[in-house]
Amino acid sequence: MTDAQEWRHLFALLKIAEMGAYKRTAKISTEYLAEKLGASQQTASRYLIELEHTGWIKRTITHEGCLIKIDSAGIAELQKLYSNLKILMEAAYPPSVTLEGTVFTGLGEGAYYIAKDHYRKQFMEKLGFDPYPGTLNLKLTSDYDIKTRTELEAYPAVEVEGFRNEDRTFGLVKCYPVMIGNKIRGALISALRSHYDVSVLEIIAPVCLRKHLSLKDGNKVKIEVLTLP
Amino acid sequence: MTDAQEWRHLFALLKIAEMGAYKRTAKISTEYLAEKLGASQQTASRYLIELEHTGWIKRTITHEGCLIKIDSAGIAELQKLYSNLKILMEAAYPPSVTLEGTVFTGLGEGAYYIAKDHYRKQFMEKLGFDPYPGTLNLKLTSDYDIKTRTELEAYPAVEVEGFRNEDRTFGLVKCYPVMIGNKIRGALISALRSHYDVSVLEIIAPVCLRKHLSLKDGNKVKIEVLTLP
DNA sequence: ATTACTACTAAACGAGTAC
DNA sequence: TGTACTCGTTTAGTAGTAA
Repeated sequence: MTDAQEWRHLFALLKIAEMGAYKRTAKISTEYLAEKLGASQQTASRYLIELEHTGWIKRTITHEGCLIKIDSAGIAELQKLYSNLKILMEAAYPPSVTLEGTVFTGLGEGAYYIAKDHYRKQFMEKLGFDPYPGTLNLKLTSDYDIKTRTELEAYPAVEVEGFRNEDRTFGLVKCYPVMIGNKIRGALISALRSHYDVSVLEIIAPVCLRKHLSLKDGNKVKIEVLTLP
Repeated sequence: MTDAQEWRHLFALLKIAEMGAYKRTAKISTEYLAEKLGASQQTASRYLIELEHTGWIKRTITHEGCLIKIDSAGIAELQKLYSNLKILMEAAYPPSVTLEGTVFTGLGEGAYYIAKDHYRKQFMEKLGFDPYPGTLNLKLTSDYDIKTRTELEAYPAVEVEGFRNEDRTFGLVKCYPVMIGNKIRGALISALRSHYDVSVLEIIAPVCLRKHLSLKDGNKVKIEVLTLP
């Protein structure tokens, strides 16, 4: 995690880069940098010393200013910042969405569907895990969570195809990869013709979530829905 | 100029954006933001208040956290940061390069060449100004300036074609748009078969630079070479 | 011209706590 | 649970100045 200390340095580094020290050497006096930074000459001088110390820049002091070049570590920092921003600006959807719901006991139908081989095979192929034969049911309570869940419907999802056997038709199931309680990877599943309403989440995972997270009816659980790349 | 104060806010804004408040509403508690920021809950709270005050975010406080959405002003800030970085990361050459040289009196040949109609027409077309019939000669002194000028040769330039008349051949001239003394736009010209060496710059501009900048031999002049888009 | 030290001032931070 | 206030502490910033 980038801490507060590093922010100022990253800012200074960016300004230095804009002054031409990115991938080449630039002559930058502390006075000039100070002006660009909106700070004093002394502060600019300190920044350069600190940046040199952290290894983000290489510096040669001459009688008429500093020759500065951003070092590979500094370039890496700027690229990290850039790629973080790029993901944000160019992604159609936010990188993840958090929902919170209350555990409740459903009708046990989930287990029935998940156990169907045709579905199960696809879960293994497309989600990468063999689901525990049961779903964790979560009831969304706040308007915020319900609104967010509704927005989720428009997101790209892993689609598990439906099928029919001798008895009936099984519909398409949309799956959204999730992190449950910041620990376990699973999926939010959403059958197009669900018996539940939009305020209910059904979660599957490779393990029994109730046991692994020691959950009982009424407990609150946070799930982080990961959007697809 | 983004000042130091704004910089912290910009980082907080970036973190908030990464938490999902970019182009949608996210539920972010001050505690959670504090963790991502590497700061205390109190500081995170203050940041949110300040960001709301500057109009970068919209905030609704609920009993279980804040609902936060980055406002158009905040989005604009992030986009500005992104485009600055994008220019840096994706440009083959730095946006500008500064050189410093000492004024000296040349042989007056510059005037002779510039006045040639074939060249002059092209200057007007390609550089957008009718050059004063004379060049300002600058002698580079430091190794840094000479090295930089050498690197410049590899940069894309405006090319002014050569020609021949009844008497002789006039060669190709490469022009680099420059700002002279932070005031006047002109061009650094570089004839492929120059009589001068790499430590000499010849500058043209729409006006007589010696007069406009009150320059005399021995004065130091800074020129900023602008790279082409 | 520069850089950068020391001594001081200003501001950001966070612990405690009210709500 | 949450947010956000006060206030003492810590940290960043600047002026003056030496080299």
